[in-house]
Amino acid sequence: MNYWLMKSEPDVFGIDDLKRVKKEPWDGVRNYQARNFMRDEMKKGDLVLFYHSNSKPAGIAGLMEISKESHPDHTCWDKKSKYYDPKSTKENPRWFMVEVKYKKKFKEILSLETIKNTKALSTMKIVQKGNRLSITPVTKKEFDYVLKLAES
DNA sequence: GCCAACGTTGGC
DNA sequence: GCCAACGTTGGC
Repeated sequence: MNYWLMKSEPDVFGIDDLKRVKKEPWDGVRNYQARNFMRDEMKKGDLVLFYHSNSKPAGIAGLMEISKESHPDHTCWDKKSKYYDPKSTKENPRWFMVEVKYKKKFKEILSLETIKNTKALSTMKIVQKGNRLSITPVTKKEFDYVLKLAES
């Protein structure tokens, strides 16, 4: 089992939205590294930290689970979508997505500031300089510590 | 809204 | 394959 962190802007789609709809396809990822994680490494049942970016405060807002493994992201074939990509064909899809399922909303956001100030979490990709990747792997150690902090 | 730090594109 | 120009991300 693997652990992950996925970013989203709560103004667009946040933990409360996920709680309401229960399940959501994680479409619109247009970065090759992030795509590869979804396509090649994410397995059903993997647990995912839901990170709110561009918000106050920015930080980890809750927990979700991979409910469906990777399949082509259909929004790249939709000319009206802002994620439309003419170079992606049905025969050779370029972009993939997974589906996530709501698990839990933390009582309080575990803020980026707290994460930065927590030594045990200093290895997280999210606090490393220059990492803007919207999907990053998380170690079990980091994951357990995040849950512990969020529950306390 | 600013801007640093990236990633992507495309001409050569 | 290089790299300038451009676009995006995301904290502040």
